[in-house]
Amino acid sequence: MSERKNNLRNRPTACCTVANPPAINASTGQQYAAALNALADPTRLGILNMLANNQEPVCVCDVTAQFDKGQPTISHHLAILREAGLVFGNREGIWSYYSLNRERLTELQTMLATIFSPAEQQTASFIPLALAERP
Amino acid sequence: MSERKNNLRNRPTACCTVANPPAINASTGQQYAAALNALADPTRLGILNMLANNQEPVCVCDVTAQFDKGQPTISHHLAILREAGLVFGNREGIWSYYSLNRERLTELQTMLATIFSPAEQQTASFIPLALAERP
DNA sequence: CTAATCTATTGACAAACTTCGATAAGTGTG
DNA sequence: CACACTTATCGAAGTTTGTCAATAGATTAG
Repeated sequence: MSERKNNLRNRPTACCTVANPPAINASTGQQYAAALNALADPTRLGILNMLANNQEPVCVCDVTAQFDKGQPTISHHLAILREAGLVFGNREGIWSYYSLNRERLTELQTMLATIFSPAEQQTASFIPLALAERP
Repeated sequence: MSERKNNLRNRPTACCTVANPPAINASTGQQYAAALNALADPTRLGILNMLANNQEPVCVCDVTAQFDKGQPTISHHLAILREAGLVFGNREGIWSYYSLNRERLTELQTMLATIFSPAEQQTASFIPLALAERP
C-alpha cells in the first residue's frame, strides 16, 4: 500500500506547505514502541517504582505481597520487564531477586526526548535500543 | 483479594529484610500507564516525531501521506493522541491541523523520571497528570 | 443546490494482552 | 527419598487494541 499519496499539490488550493516527514524509521519505531509497551501497565509501573525505592534487589515474594494480583501474574509481569531489559533478575536458592536496570531506563528517557525534539537535534541519534539479553 | 500476604516473617529463614513498598498509588499508576499507552505504538510515535519536526501545525493529509496506513487508521491514532492530551487538533475549513502539546510531553518525561527515582526524591511529586480536555 | 474533497465515526475481525487456576521446575529440610 | 516452599510456565477466558471497508459529517467550488 506504499503508493498511497495525496494529490493536494495538483489542486488549486493546497492545505499547507509540505510538512517535514518523521525522522524515525519504521523498524526503530517498532523497537521504541515495544519498550514503551513494557512500561504501559499500572502493575509494571508499580513494580518499577517499588524497585526504584529499594537500593537492594527485591525478593519476588515481597513484590507479590504488594499488589492485588496472583503470583503467576506478577511473575508474568516480571518476565515482561526482564525481556524488555528494564530489570535484572537473579535467583538465589529458592528466591528470586529483581533490580532496576537504571542504565536502560535512562536510555529510554533519552530516546523519548529525542523523538520529541525537532529534527536538527536528532542527527544520528536514533540508535537502536540495545536489546539486552539478560538472565 | 486484598488480604493476600506472605507469611515469610513467621518462618525460620526470611528471604530478605522487608522491602519498601511502591510510592505510587493504584489510581495514579493507572493514569500514568494510560498516558504511556498512548505512546506505545509505532505509528503514534512516528506521528509525534513528525509533529516534532514541524514548527507549524501539520495537516492531517500530510500525516496520512507519510504512513502506510489507511486514512481512518491515522484519524484513529490522532484521536488517541488528542484524548491523551499529547497533541492539539484544530480544524480549518476542510482541513485539520495537529501540533505537539510540548508542555504535556515534558510532564510525561518528568513523571517517568520521578517513578524511576528513589522515594526521597518523590516527595509530593505524584501529581495526577492534568487530563486535558482539548478540542 | 450539487458535486467534490477532507476528516471523523461506525462496525467487524484478528491479534495481542491481562488475568487466573493448575501444574511444573527448582531448591532446601527432615 | 519425601515433603514443603518459591517461582516459572502452560492453557484458557475475557478484554483491549490496531486495522480496514463503508459511511457519515463538514466544508468549499461551481
